[in-house]
Amino acid sequence: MVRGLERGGAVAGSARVPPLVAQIADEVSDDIISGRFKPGERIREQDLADRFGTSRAPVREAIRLLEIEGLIETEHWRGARVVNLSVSQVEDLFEMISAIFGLVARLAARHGSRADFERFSAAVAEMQVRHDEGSPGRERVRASFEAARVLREACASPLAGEMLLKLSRLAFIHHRLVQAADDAWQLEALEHWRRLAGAVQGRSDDESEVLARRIIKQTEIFTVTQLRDAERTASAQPSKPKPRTRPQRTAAALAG
Amino acid sequence: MVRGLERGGAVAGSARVPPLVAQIADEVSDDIISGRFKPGERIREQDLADRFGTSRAPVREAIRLLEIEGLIETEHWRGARVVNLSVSQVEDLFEMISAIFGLVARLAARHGSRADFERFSAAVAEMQVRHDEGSPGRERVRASFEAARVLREACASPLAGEMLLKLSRLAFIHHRLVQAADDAWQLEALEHWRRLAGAVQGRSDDESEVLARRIIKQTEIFTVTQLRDAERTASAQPSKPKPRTRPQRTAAALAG
DNA sequence: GATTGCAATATTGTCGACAATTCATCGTAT
DNA sequence: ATACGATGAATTGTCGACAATATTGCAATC
Repeated sequence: MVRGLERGGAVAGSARVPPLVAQIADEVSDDIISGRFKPGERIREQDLADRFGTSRAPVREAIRLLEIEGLIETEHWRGARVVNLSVSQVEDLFEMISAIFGLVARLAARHGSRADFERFSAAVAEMQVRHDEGSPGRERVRASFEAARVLREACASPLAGEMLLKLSRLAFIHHRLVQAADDAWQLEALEHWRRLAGAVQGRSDDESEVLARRIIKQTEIFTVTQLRDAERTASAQPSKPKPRTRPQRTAAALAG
Repeated sequence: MVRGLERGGAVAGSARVPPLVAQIADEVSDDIISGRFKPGERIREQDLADRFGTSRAPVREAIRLLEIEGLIETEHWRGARVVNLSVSQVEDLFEMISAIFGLVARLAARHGSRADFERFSAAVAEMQVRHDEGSPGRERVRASFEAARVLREACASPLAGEMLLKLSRLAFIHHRLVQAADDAWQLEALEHWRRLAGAVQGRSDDESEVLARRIIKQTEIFTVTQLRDAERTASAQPSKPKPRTRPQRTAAALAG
């Protein structure tokens, strides 16, 4: 299971919520992030209520929480679905992530403590080890998440950190980086992270921002390429003549 | 009434919601933004249910929506409150707004159409007229909101636009810019906006970002100064010996 | 007199049932 | 055969009542 890739309780920690609601939200959140619920997939209240042995009331609360997280979107009398971004929306999303991750790196370089720098270097070193060992993709992704987490904490901006995490999750569910990233790609990423660690440690904020944005850019190119490929193969061989998925949601509401 | 300062239906437009829930969310949203509900004030479900003549169910949904908007935060078995940021949290918030508004200005300079530029110049001109006429503060703020709205639309990034609007609302409820901004302050702001219009129209994206961030910085200084003053006078003459407001929420959850 | 434990109250959390609405299907008319 | 409208099934929205929990006030104790 990929459970725990990004701290089991993604929701429970943010605002104290009733145990039932927290459990439902956490498990469904894991289902979405780990890909068991796919983008665009419909989520029925009664199904979740049956699965957790509760009434629909706490399920509805949990769905609202996941909407806050940005993982789900609901529509009037049409129910909830896992967010499903178009390619241009994903590009928009990455532009945003780039700006915020750049800010986080800049702030970390400016405000980070010696201990923060050491933890960050250790996290990057861990990424290197995972790569050299040939660890499974899941482990390597977990290591990179840990590095990002350290950076978020070092930047001393809870708001920027939370937003970055939220948007990163949103981007994460739209690619299969875990399975599909080849060795050359990962070596390039490692090089970026190493240089970022150096820049942050040297307190050069401009350089940190540039390097951070470069990491995001690399991931964006990977993701968009993958999405375009998937789109092409999907349209070339339409398995279902009647497309169950509707036209493409406007989803300007995903800003939450 | 300040109602309509920022487009009556702040919530209803984002995602289609049931009419009852939309009405409740919109009205409460107006109450918060216009200051009838003050930061930190508690919001009881039954009160709202009585006020709108419904049961508590739609009220709960509305509260979740407002939590998505970031105007309200709830705690386990403790209910909902209007967000109440500390000074350092407000500073954090402005850092974020600065980054995003800078991005929006940059994107607007890059992607804006001729028509966008004209609407933006017109909006800035309207600000000037409002100032020269000595219009009430409400009208002048409305004009500046309009200018910001045009810029958000011109940047062609729905995500950045939505986030900026959300964070701006959050900042707005923490100052009394409408009443307290003096003439010198407004002249300086006007100058910034004018120069920003020129930069955007000239498609100089770097300059646009710098000028946009300068506008935010000016507002940040105003807001923080005002908050610090209020804090000092409040602690100097504590009207209530038993402070009803609790220690200061952690509110890392306001990232939503 | 201050503090701690307990009880009463207020408020939110959860439940099951019913109403409102949408979507899919089927029948009918053109 | 196709287009249009009614009908029924599936799903979400709303309701009122009850359960669980936090807060408040009081009393007993140190």
